[in-house]
Amino acid sequence: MYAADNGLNRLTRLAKALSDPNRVRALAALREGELCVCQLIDLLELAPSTVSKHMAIVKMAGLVESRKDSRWVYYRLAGAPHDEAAGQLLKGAFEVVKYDPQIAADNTEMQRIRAGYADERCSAQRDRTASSHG
Amino acid sequence: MYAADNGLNRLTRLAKALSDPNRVRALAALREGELCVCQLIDLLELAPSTVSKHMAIVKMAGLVESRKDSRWVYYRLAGAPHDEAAGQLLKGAFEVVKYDPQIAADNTEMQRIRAGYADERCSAQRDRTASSHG
DNA sequence: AGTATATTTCGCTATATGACAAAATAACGA
DNA sequence: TCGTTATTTTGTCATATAGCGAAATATACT
Repeated sequence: MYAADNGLNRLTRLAKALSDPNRVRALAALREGELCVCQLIDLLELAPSTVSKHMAIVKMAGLVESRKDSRWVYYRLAGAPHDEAAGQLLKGAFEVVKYDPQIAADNTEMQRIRAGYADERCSAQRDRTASSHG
Repeated sequence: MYAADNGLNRLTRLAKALSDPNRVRALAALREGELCVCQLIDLLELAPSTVSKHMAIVKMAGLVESRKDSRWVYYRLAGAPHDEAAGQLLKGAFEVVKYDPQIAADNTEMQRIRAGYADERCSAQRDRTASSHG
């Protein structure tokens, strides 16, 4: 696993992962369940390459895991068994942003994105019959 | 107070504060009680200006408070009443570094620094009779 | 095979960060 | 008042980071 070394290095990696608002927005969105990169692109409105790098950073920090389903890569929050301390840290982070208006807006927006609103990018939303997507 | 605004901004400031190992070392040392800047300089072995800036960053994040006693500026961890969420975050951070060898070494070293070992810089350690210093 | 879609890697630019030394402040002591 | 000590501010440098677009990869569909 990525998260094995020295406590200080690990904390540094975790804190850096949490020190960018767009990464925190992505993590917050993942609380409702896994998302593919294209959905996160829709939410954050950043270039695909940028989102990809952000997700690589939170993954290296051990905060998320990913799986690949055909064309899509799905990210989800890392499971509890992984690391108690990191879980506590993340919980504290979510607590801090609990009432943040951007996070609230993202929540609403994510519902639309998950529902698969028509005429948007990330055609995965509507092209797949009724699969696990979303 | 510094810590009043938007949750995402606040979290970003907190996470950045925790994303440098030297700042975390300083915060960990402060768990045992307040320290003046010169003591932190002895511990971290960084230039005074560097330590000063580090402490300004953790103060802006709301993690520490300071008081000035004549020539010296003492920093301490911010009191509990300030912010439940930030406290939880910091607690998680300390949990992550619980078994870090550098933090353990710092603990030992801090005992010596607090005791006021002879022939070191930060003369405050020994010049003052038996004052609150340390 | 060839096209389209999803994601990542690479190359680049602008800005942020951490380090130091030197200068500026603040406060004490002779 | 002058010199000393503690701290902060300022200027500078090297490196890290976040962003994008273009190119590379991976997979599906025709």
